[in-house]
Amino acid sequence: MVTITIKDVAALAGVSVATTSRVLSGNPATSADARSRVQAAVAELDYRPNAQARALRSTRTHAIGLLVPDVRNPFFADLAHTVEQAALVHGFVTLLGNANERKDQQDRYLDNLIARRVDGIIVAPLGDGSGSIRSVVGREIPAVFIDRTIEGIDLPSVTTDSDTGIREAVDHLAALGHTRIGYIAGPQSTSTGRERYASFVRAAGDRGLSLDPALIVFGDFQPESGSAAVRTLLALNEPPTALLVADSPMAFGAIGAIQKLGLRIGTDVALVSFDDIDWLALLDPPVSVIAHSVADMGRIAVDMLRTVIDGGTPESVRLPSRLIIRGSSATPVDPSRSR
Amino acid sequence: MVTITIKDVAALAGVSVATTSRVLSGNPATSADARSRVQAAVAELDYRPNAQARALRSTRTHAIGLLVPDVRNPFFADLAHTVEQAALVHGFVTLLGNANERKDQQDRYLDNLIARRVDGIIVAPLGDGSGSIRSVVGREIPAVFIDRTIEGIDLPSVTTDSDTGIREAVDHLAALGHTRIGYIAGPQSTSTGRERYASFVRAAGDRGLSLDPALIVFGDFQPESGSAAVRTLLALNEPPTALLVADSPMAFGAIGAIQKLGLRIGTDVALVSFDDIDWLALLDPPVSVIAHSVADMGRIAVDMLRTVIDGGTPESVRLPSRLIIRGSSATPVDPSRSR
DNA sequence: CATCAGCTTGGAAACGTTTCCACTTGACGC
DNA sequence: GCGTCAAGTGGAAACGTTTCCAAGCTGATG
Repeated sequence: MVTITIKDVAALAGVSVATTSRVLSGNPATSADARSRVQAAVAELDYRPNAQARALRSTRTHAIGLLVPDVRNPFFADLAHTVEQAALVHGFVTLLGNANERKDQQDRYLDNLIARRVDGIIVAPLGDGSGSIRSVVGREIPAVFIDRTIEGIDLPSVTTDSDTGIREAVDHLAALGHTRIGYIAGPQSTSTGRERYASFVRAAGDRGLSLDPALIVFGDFQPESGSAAVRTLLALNEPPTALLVADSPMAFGAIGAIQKLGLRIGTDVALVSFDDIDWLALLDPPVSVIAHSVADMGRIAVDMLRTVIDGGTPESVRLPSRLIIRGSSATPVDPSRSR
Repeated sequence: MVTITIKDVAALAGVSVATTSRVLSGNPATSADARSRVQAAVAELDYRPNAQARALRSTRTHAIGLLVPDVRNPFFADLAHTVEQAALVHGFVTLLGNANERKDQQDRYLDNLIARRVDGIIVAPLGDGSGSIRSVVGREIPAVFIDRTIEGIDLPSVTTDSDTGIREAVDHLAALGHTRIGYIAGPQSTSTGRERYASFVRAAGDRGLSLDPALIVFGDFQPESGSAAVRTLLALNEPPTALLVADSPMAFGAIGAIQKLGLRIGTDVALVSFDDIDWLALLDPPVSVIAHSVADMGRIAVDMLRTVIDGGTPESVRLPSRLIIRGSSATPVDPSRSR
């Protein structure tokens, strides 16, 4: 592995290392002559500055870390994409880490991002405020929360207000005659899991719908838990006539399980899912969803992080969510089946 | 941003910087006493070694770069996940880059990975052998191709043999009575786009099916091009009775377009897609796919890269593909409609 | 003609590690 | 009791940059 350093470039260009460095980093105190000779040498040697050495000296890496709980969840894949594109515009490269919905892996990546001295971190966290997230705060490393937060950790955040969307969904289902709505909740170890759960309970209570605890099943945001929840819920003596699912991977599992039971969403059981994932609209019938804007979320997170990096303290942002009605929740409850 | 260095740790532990370094990097030439005192100091100060400085000196970063063309394509999201998990097992952290199917962004990320001096690079490349990929090879940076390759760039690779799966699909469709199969091809600037196209032409020719050039439309592996292709193909005077699609995002677009035309896959037009993406099985009817193993591909790529890093020269691997028949291609051609 | 400002330049220190080398210490075999 | 050896240690060089500082040069100014 051949190594070309700034010294080689300087020698070939016939100038000092200092001048070469100035040319490379765009320092204006350079002559046109020096600039052109250095650039020629760089091209000839295919020289690439060593980012480690550069960062070591200048304490700036031009990199940000993005830590998501699960890249395979299309919501987070989208988020990764928008964050990355937004960061690129501002000259930051994104190091994407995948916590795999596991606290130990999250800590491992956080440690790594700290060790790499990234300029800032955007994290959709899981777990409580223990572990490496505490080190991030302790070192005053610029960081923002995205999508999720951690109670007791005071960082700026951009999140979704689940209340509006979930209330719309509950009202909509109630208007169709549903009185027993099953709720497939996310893990209560995540802020989104807790919030959406609270929103649902509040909305259902306000509407006077059944709050039978058997109607609420807790999953882990992964497909298999969605399937299991459906099997549990539809086996009840008084099964729900509608389902609300807290994220799209669980909705995926839920829909698969419903099909396997020989039932049809929309007609046999209404279904609404959180997250407007594109393929949900392709199903037959298309699935009603509670949508929130991934694009805004990514862009805002990057802007907020840049503010923190520059020494500011941005306000946290809460984005709205709203119901999109499709075929999976368009049919009024069949009175012969209700009760 | 408080900075704690190894000197602080050494001072607190009452040993030299050299000894501290040895303890931290697990060098056996240390006394139990030194080890425990250093560890106590590390814990007390919440010290994290500076990865830049460490890498600068030791020329090992324990990081690998993974460059995919599009994280939002579930196939690559899965791939990212498996590569990352496999790398983690061997102590490597993965820096994930997203080329966004654009050569300039691919080059930008490659430059960045080179500059960061990652220990190795796994890349699903696009474009020809120009640009930064040449620098990677020129510097003899350990690298392997995954999924795709570039002609003229001699790197070990793990790819899918599209021939078997596509031949099975064509045979299967022909057996159902289809004589005019439409093919929605990937971009010819990618090796997978070219290969799958060639496999299709060969298989269709061998089976004596129509090779009408109008039946082949070239897309760009993105959903919109799949929709556009469907609109073109189904507007032909003699439209195809079956469609074969070269990747799942285009299949997504294609299916949406078919629905919008008021047609049903399976009955009105048969459809088979490359890539076994989970939600394709949830559609009604479920979509037949040509599957290949993402898990194997990721694991093998990491193993191959490790071999290269250790100075070896692994053999390239070609994984098989195979047809999975589902409802979207289960109905024989209606003789009243054919011709 | 001396002085000065402004531009450009090079030497050298610094960033935080790892690792080479030399040194001390105590145990061991003879 | 002496030489030999292994284990543990610390000082200092090195990794490849950036940046501070001092200094050289040019042309203009008084």
